[in-house]
Amino acid sequence: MKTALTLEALQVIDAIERKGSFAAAATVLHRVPSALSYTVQKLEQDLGVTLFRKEGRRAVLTTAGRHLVERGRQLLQAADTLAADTRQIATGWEPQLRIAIDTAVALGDVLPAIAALYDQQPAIEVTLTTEVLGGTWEALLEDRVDLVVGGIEEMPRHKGLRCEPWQTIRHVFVAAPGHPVCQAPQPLTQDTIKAHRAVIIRDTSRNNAPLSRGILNPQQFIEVPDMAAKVEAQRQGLGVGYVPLASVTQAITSGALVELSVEEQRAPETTFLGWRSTYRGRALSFLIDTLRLPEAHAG
Amino acid sequence: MKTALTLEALQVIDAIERKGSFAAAATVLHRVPSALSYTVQKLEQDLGVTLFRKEGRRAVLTTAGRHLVERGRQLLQAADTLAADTRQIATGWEPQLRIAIDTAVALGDVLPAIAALYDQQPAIEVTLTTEVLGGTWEALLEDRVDLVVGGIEEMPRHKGLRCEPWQTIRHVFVAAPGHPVCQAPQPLTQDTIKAHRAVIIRDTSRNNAPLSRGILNPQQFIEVPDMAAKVEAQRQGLGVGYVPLASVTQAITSGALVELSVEEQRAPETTFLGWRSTYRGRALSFLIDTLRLPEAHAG
DNA sequence: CTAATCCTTTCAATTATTTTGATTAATGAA
DNA sequence: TTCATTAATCAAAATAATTGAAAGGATTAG
Repeated sequence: MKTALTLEALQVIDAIERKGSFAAAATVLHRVPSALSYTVQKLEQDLGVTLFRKEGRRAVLTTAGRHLVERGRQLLQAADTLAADTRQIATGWEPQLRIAIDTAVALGDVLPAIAALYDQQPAIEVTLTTEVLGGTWEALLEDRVDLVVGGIEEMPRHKGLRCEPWQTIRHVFVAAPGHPVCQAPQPLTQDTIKAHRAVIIRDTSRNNAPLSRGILNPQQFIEVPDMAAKVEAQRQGLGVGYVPLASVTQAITSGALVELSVEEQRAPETTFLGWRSTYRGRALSFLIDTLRLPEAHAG
Repeated sequence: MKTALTLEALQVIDAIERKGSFAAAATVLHRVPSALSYTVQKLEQDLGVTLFRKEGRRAVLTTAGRHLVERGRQLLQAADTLAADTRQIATGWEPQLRIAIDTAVALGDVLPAIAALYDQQPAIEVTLTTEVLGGTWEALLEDRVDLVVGGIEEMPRHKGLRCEPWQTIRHVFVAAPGHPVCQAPQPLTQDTIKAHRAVIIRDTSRNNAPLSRGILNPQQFIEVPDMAAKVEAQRQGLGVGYVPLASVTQAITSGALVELSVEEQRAPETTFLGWRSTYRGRALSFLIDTLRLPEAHAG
């Protein structure tokens, strides 16, 4: 499988197409027309395809030639990007960083760190995704992301992965003010809670066994895709459940939701940062360091 | 913007990575180790990046080098594909063909032609999409497809596009057997029809003014995405409307839908084939010829 | 510990490829 | 017709790639 193509030949036919003639292309490429003629003939021979036919005194692309030029430009573009990315990696800064944020994390706790990263390295491409429960770790295991922010529970043991505690999240039990559970005597017992429909977040992970999250089974429930949907569902009285305090402080002060005390207080939950230990670029290191420091580690 | 990369250098580092050493790679490449050493050093110099560092007596990729190899393989793959596609185009057969089929067309009328094409040219990649009303022509105009099958109404005049009549479709007015419209005296008048909710297909085209399709405005309607959904909606009694006879013959014989006669019979509709006249490859020509001939031009 | 083996690199000589510049032939414009 | 412009051709010159021998480390076997 030898590749007849060369990037240099693609550049040549690209220039010819853009400038409209061998002569003009030779000028911009700082070469002499016969050199281009040579390159094109060699390419045509290697490929076994006629790329230009003479029409009057100028050469014009054949259908195959046009296809080669158009796709070839994408190839050249990709080659340039690859070269640039490689150079950037050599400086220690990765060209892009993929981050999975657990839906329980307040985005406002993460964005300042990313802003600081942009200050350091404006060219870096950051991709954020939000995941639920096991979804963050799964994304890391499958190498779909480089960093997990706010992963719940200790990460699955796996060599090549590292994690460390990050924030502590306090969960509160809330319901809409008109919801029948508000009539029950507080602190609520487990039995009282189980008598009402729960709003739970559907685990985005598919392969790993879903983490059953504080919901005892016989309870009725409605599944929603993320934390914002859960809060909204509870506001509308569709169900009840625990949510991170930070995600509902406004709703509580405005009266849209009320916090209810419960008998068995749910323990504050530790969330984690996780990444691959095999290679840590400067952007990843910077982001981890930034996330470690300034947070008040909101309870 | 000169590209320091060459595909040949990418092949060299790929072979080194796969075989684990310069010496082994040299063997498979039918060259001498020092030649590879030379190529790699030139690449490192052009790129300004160290790709290999010596570890013991063998050379091992740096982080940047690993990135270059991994992405480089995709580039090599793309280059090979491009070369192969170019060669295939030179034979007159395009490497792939994109076809938009109007949702009113019975797929069974089109698939035999595609099967025949596969017989001729097994390597060709065929992509089918179904579109609604203006959607087929829009896809052709925007160069998202190479062939429109069953486009409704004359194609928008546009230079570089060609179309010709294909099938004639007879539409019948149907409703679920329990639907109130079945109690009305036949043939149905326009006023009777307008008194019931219509099921209409949402136009997939965005830019062009949507074709208003036989629905006089004050009528209630429900919009559905395609013909299959329309038939299903009418089966379930959600509404009434005209559908191509071919799409409901089974439903009528089984009694799931009943055909109702109407006062102003809807004229049989001509559907069209459309393509770009600028370049017609052999696969496209073959398919057009095949579609032209064998159909009974179902009414 | 020593010798043998494997590996990569270096270097000068050789070989292959690419570029050049002059020339030709063909085309279209004045 | 004449002039300017274009691409193709060709031999010579310039450049680049390949080779093989030799050197220098680093494991491995004995």
